[in-house]
Amino acid sequence: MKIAEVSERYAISSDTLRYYERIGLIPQVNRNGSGIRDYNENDIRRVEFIKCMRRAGLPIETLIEYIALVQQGDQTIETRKEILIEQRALLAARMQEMQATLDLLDYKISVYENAIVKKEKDIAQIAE
Amino acid sequence: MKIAEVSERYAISSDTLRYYERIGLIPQVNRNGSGIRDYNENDIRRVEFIKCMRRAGLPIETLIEYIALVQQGDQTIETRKEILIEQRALLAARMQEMQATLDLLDYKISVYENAIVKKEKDIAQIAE
DNA sequence: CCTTGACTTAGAGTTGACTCCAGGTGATAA
DNA sequence: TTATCACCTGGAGTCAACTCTAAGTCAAGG
Repeated sequence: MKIAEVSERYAISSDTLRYYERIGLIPQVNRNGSGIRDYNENDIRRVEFIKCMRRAGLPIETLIEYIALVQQGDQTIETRKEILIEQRALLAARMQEMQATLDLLDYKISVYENAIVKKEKDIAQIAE
Repeated sequence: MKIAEVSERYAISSDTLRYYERIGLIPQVNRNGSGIRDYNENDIRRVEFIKCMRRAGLPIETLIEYIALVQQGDQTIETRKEILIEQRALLAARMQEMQATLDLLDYKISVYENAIVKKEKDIAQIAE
């Protein structure tokens, strides 16, 4: 699969895909005869993983570290697991904060709703 | 309340508080005789609100727009409500993505857990 | 044969959100 | 009275994460 197709399919720009490869987030993708990237299934899985993690806000630095451990093989499993556990905790914490914000937004929206209704009533009274 | 106390209480640096004021996220805080900021209750409420929104990732641009409408008074209520509704939707969407990531992390962690247990068993077998 | 268009590279530029710096003021403590 | 300290300002610097640019290669279509 060429870069344009991957880019389209996962809504990640070609520039970003090349950037991810350069910094070691995605393995060195194989090239065809004329030097053009040809993403295989493994590469695609990596792209999906990175996309998922980035969307949730995991920092690139951390992902680079994690991916480097993956390349090093089985003796890094314990460390990798710890990284994931830590990131999971950070993510859960961020989600809790966001939930609090969501609740506040809901409250504010309801206040505005009432304010608007009240205003309309006032207008109706004036009309009377 | 002076800037240092606000900074400490809400874990926002004084630099950031002054920055927020400069860009219009926080109202022009009153000064004492020698030009030093003295945050009143209203200012504090604004700080809390901004902190909550920023932690959830609402962009500063949007917040500036919203705050500007608040200053303009009641005739902007409808627009403000629409902004909040839109941001609420974006926030909920981001949280859903994060939930998906959280689920994937949980899955990966469990896979690592099993891998480690398996490895230990192998070691135990070698020991036998 | 020539052009078009998708790809390549190294490296520079942009964006959002701070964060820091130099130089200055005013109140307080030794 | 001199030093320390918290504050002030305008403007420059930083950081993460892209995003863009210039200059070049190659395959396919007219």
